[in-house]
This record gives sequence, structure tokens and C-alpha cells, in this order.
Amino acid sequence: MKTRDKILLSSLELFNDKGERNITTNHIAAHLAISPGNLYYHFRNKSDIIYEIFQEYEKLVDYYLDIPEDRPITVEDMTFYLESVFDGLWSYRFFHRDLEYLLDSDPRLRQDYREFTNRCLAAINRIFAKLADAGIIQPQPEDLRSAMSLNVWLVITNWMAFLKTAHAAEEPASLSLTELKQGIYQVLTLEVPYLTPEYRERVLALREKYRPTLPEAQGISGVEA
Amino acid sequence: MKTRDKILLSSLELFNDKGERNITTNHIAAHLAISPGNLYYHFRNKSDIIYEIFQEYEKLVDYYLDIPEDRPITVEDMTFYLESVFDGLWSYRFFHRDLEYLLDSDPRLRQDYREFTNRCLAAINRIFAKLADAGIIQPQPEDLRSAMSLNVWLVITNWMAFLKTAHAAEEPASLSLTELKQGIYQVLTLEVPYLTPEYRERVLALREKYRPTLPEAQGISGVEA
DNA sequence: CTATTATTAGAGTATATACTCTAGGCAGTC
DNA sequence: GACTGCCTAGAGTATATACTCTAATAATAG
Repeated sequence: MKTRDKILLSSLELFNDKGERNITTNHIAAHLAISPGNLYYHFRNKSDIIYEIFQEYEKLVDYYLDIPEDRPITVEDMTFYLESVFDGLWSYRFFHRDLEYLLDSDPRLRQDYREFTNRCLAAINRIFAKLADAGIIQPQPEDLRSAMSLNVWLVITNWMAFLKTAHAAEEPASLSLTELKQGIYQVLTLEVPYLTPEYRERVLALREKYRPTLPEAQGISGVEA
Repeated sequence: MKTRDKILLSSLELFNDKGERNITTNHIAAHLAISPGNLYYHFRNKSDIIYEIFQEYEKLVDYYLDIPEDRPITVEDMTFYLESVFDGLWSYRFFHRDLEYLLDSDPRLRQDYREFTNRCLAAINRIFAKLADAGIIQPQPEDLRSAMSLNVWLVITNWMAFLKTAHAAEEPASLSLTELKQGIYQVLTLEVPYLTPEYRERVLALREKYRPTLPEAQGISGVEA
């Protein structure tokens, strides 16, 4: 594998693990056992590394959220979208953690992320429209649908932060993909009141599969030790 | 005003303005025209400053979210809770921005924040229960109510980040309390399907007051220049 | 083989950051 | 006036961080 790609891969791994703020270019070089000079031969600065990683992320999510125009949408499609989005979130989880700082330090990234957000929101909106067309959820006025889509986005992008911060004090770092996917439970919660009688049971059953097991993840926990 | 209090006040102001990550203890001292030594006479380190600011925040929100036990809840109460929470969020807005890093660097803060989250979620849950008692929303099983409460929390705590990141590329820093309060629109969106016929129009009218005016804030915007 | 280009090492640097240390001022009190 | 306790200045420091520079080593083309 090319050094350049190794740098991207290691950076992503370290960022995800320790947070972008805690990882310096020197750390990345040391982790790869290459010199800082070598790293800077391949990338002009840290921002460039982050920007390229973001572009991968963007590409991945765009690929996942390609909504078919020629056929109606199914519950399986919806499951796929949800699973995929949370997979993407997991693979690039460092990104949302320091999002504001990252966007403040790189105008390109700010611009791109903004457009990315809009594409995602549009995709969610289209999914809702097609779910209504398919008779899975009740149709809603455009207004409400937009606001609902935005709520879905807010829940998805904030779920990881919630898990990390509401998590047990003992192990600050631990977090699994399984736990992350309990976010799907939260997203489906948003759909519950709109489900049509025909599909209600089916989607509720799907939702059950993602039900959090830990009291913390459910949010309303009692007093812990 | 005592130097100690001035330090807390200036720190909050600077953190809110530029982000905790971009503000050093030296910046704070310089902003107050005092020496670094002076600052460190009053606080052992930066974490202690942040921790005390958090405690103020906590106290404020706890005060706002004191749900009366002796009487039913009204739409006015609900409005007050929403307005207050967003006011608090605004006054201490730096906090959620670097939340994960802050919690990772201070175990006390991690523990306290965790309990704070649980208290907030419990309060939201109680509000929903009392809204149902008052006939404003339809009663829901405990399960669903918990999940809804968590979604409310996710929307509230992520709304600011959304605004900041989805905002126009031209002015990265600008953000107003008015815009922030459009988050109330999003929260009320979550309630819409559960509203009882008696209160539906009233709450929808309330919601309208917070409707975002900018296309960005509504999420589904077209292509911009 | 040679010339050129791509890659790498590794020492080094300017700046920043959180924090320390010493000396001293100032207000009140005996 | 001297003592005491609180507060303040400001120079200083150890460490970190992002990044540079030079020289050397591979790889490749002719």
C-alpha cells in the first residue's frame, strides 16, 4: 500500500480512536514509523488529511443514499439506508466529534459539509415521500415532512455524542457498533406515529430489534453506583 | 466585582465566542488585563474554570426544569420550559461544542454531566407525562415516551451544532438567539402527531411562531450561490 | 550506466500553551 | 510602625505542535 494511503488510513484510525484534537501529525508519523518529513511530503498540512478523509466519507454516504427513482421503496430499503448511514457514521466517527472546529479551520470543508448536509436532508425527505407513496407511512404536508427529516438528521448525527457522553463514567472510550445502531431505534421512534395500519406491526418489530439493552442507552435510568 | 468572578465571566464570554479550544488561559488573562499568575492564583487550571462554569449551567437548567408536582401542566408551562432551555443553551453554548473533549479531560465533569443528562431526560419525560394528564397530548406507553424524550433531548442539544455547521459559508461565527430558538419549532414538530384535537390548533399556532425564516434553517434548501 | 524524479529520514524551528515562581503591594489590625 | 493575609505582576519554563529543510536513498526512464 502506498504511503499516502497508509497515512490516510492511520489518521482515520487514530482520529476515531482518540479524537482529532488529541492526534498530531507527529503521532500519525510515529504510528506509521515514518518521519514527519515524509508525512509532509504527501500532505501539505493536517487539514488536507482531514479534508481527504471527509471526501471519502461523503462519497460513501452519497453512494448509500442513492434513492431509486424508478421503483417504490420497501421496508428493506429503509432498513438498508439506516444500517448504512450508521455504518458510515461509525467508520468516520471522529468527524462529527470536532465538527465545528474542523469547519472553522477549513473553508473548503465548511462549504462541502454544508452541501453534504443539504444532500442528506434532501435524501431523507425523498425517503419519507417514497415511504408515503408505498403506503408505509401516512402522507404528510411538505412542511411537516421537511421538519421531520431535519429531526431525523439531528437524531442521527447526535446519537453517537449522546452515547459517548451519557455512557458509564468508568470506561470513557468504549463504544461499539452495536450500541451505535441502537440509534436506529431512536430514528424509527420518530416514524411510529405515522405508520399505516398495514405496516405498523412490521416496522415496530423491526424497531424492536434495535431496542437498547442498557438502561443508559434508553436514557431514563435511575441512580447508578 | 471580584477578580475570581470576572475570570469566570470573561472565560464564558470568550469560550462562547471563539470556542474553548481556541481560548487559552493567557487569552483570558489578557482579556481581563490581569497577569497569568493572577489567574492561576484563583484557579488551579483551565479545567477548574470550565467545571465551575458547568456548575452554573447545571444549576440554571435544574432551576428551569423544576416541574410542579401539585398542579397540572399548561401550554404556557411548556413554552416556558422550551424557552428557558434554549436560553440556557445559548448562555453556555460553548459547552456542547467541545463536550466530548471536555468530558474526556475531567472525570468530575464526566460524572456530573452524566447525571445532569439523566435529570434532564427524566424532566422531559415527566413533562410529557403531565402533558398527557392535562389532555394536551395523547397518553403513550412508558416505552415510547422514554424514546420520545430522548429524541427531544437529541434535537435540543444538537440544534445549535446544526445551525452553526449548516450556516452560510460567508459568516461562520454569526448566530443569534432568535435562530437558536427555531429549535423550538423542531421540538414541537416531535409533538405534532400526538396532539389532542382540543389543543392541536393552539400548539400548532405556537409552533408557527418559531418557524425558521431562512431556507437553510429549514434544512431542505435548494442550491445556493 | 546515467540522469532524473519520487520518496524518505531526521534534525531542527518558530510559536503556542498551560502553568510556576518569586517578589512585592495593599488593607486591616494590634 | 510592623505584622498578617490576601491579592497581583510579570518574567520564566517545560512541553507540545505544526511544519521546514537538507541530504540521502530508491525507483524509473533513456
